[in-house]
Amino acid sequence: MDDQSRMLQTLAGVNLAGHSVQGGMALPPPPHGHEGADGDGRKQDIGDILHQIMTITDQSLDEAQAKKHALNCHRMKPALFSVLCEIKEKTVTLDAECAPLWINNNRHRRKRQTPNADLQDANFLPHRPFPKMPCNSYGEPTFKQIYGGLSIRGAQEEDPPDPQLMRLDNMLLAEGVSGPEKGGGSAAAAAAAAASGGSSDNSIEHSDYRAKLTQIRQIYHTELEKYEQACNEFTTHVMNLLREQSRTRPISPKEIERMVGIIHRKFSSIQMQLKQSTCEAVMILRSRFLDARRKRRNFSKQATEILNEYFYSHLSNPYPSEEAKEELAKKCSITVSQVSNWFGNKRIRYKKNIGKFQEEANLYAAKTAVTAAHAVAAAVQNNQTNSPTTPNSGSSGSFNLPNSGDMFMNMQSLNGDSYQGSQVGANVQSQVDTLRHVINQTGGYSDGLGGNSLYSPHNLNANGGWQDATTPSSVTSPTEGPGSVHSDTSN
DNA sequence: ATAGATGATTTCGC
DNA sequence: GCGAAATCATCTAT
Repeated sequence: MDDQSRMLQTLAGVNLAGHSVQGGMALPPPPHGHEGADGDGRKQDIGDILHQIMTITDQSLDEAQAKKHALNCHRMKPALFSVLCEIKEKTVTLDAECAPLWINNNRHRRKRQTPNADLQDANFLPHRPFPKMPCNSYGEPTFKQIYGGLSIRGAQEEDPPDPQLMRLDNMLLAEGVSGPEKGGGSAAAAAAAAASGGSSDNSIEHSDYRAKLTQIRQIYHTELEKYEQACNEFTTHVMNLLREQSRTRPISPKEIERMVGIIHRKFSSIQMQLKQSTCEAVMILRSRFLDARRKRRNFSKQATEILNEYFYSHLSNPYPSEEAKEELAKKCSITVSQVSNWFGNKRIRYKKNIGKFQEEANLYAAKTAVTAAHAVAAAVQNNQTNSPTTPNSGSSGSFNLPNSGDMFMNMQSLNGDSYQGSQVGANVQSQVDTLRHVINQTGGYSDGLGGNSLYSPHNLNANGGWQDATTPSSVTSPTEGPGSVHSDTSN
């Protein structure tokens, strides 16, 4: 027998004056049953009412509603109600060990309480065991018990702002999903456009991106609105149920407030899921439209040449300084970070397979050597006719004077392989020799990129890393000038 | 269609 | 914060 029955049983065992009737053990007989010979009509009346209450949960909704209405209108109802309240007051003193059974019974009963069935059946709220029988000032823990599954987590204290929720909110705001409409676009899209160079060929895709983002935004707001509406409706529904229940049992305003709080929290968690999904959608959209990797374009041939020229002419220390990077970026019409990426990739790939890059190295060495030779020729001429200390400023428009020593190294002993001097190599070497001569004469050299490099041999150490470029190779740089200076000293 | 090239990103150590 | 290394994703030549 469930607790309601038990309670009513207790009620049945107590007359209005509070005296025990029938030892409080059994329900009075059904109305059609046998009334005692004393035939107390009032007693029969009470028994009748109690029986109706007892059986009400076993009846269909319509039947029960009709009977409930009849009971509510019954003349004995106020008196019985006050007795019920009295008994409930007394249940405050129930010892703790009664609680589990009582709670369980309550939860069992809840399933049979049709008006509240939706709360349970919707599986809407998480189930959580109660550590102890909770009782309010009315001594009636029914709320938690009736809605046994209702979590009361955080009911007492205000929840601190959820950091995850804050992150989601911030992101949605940053992406222009949750904030005010920004003309269909988002700051993020604009930023991404700017980052990718803002080239015109991106504009179509960006408008596409904006369109999709607007779609997401619309869906998000529609769903949010739906949730809010559902929350309000549900709250109203529950309030109505409580109001109805308050006619048969005492319900404190605090309880109602708590109930509303629980509902709102639950809807908030659903909203959080919506926000999470929206964020995921935006991330996917971003990666699809704005991820630089997806929009990769090879650098122009000219840009690659410029970068390669620098790389092979600084093979001993291919780490351009910040200034050099900026200059390179400018010349190649790419960003500084792209220059950094390029050098990073180049270094690692070169190191991994030097043999493969041999040919390329030779090619650029030759190319640069020719340029250098011209520069040297001009320098020599300058040297003869003008001030001997004036460094050559170069005239090729590329790098003023490449570090030809690297080229020399490249020809001679790349990766320890003896390079069987091609015609190009021989030419380069002679040019380098000339260069060295000039450099020694002029007492220094500064390339236009701030990469001040005297002859500095490239040294891939045993670990595959570039050794300190300022350390000259004893084998390959017999004429190394003193005071070799690198702008790349950060490395 | 495929393999290799290449620019970008991520992870890790310093 | 920078660079090495690994990896991803795309481009390009075949």
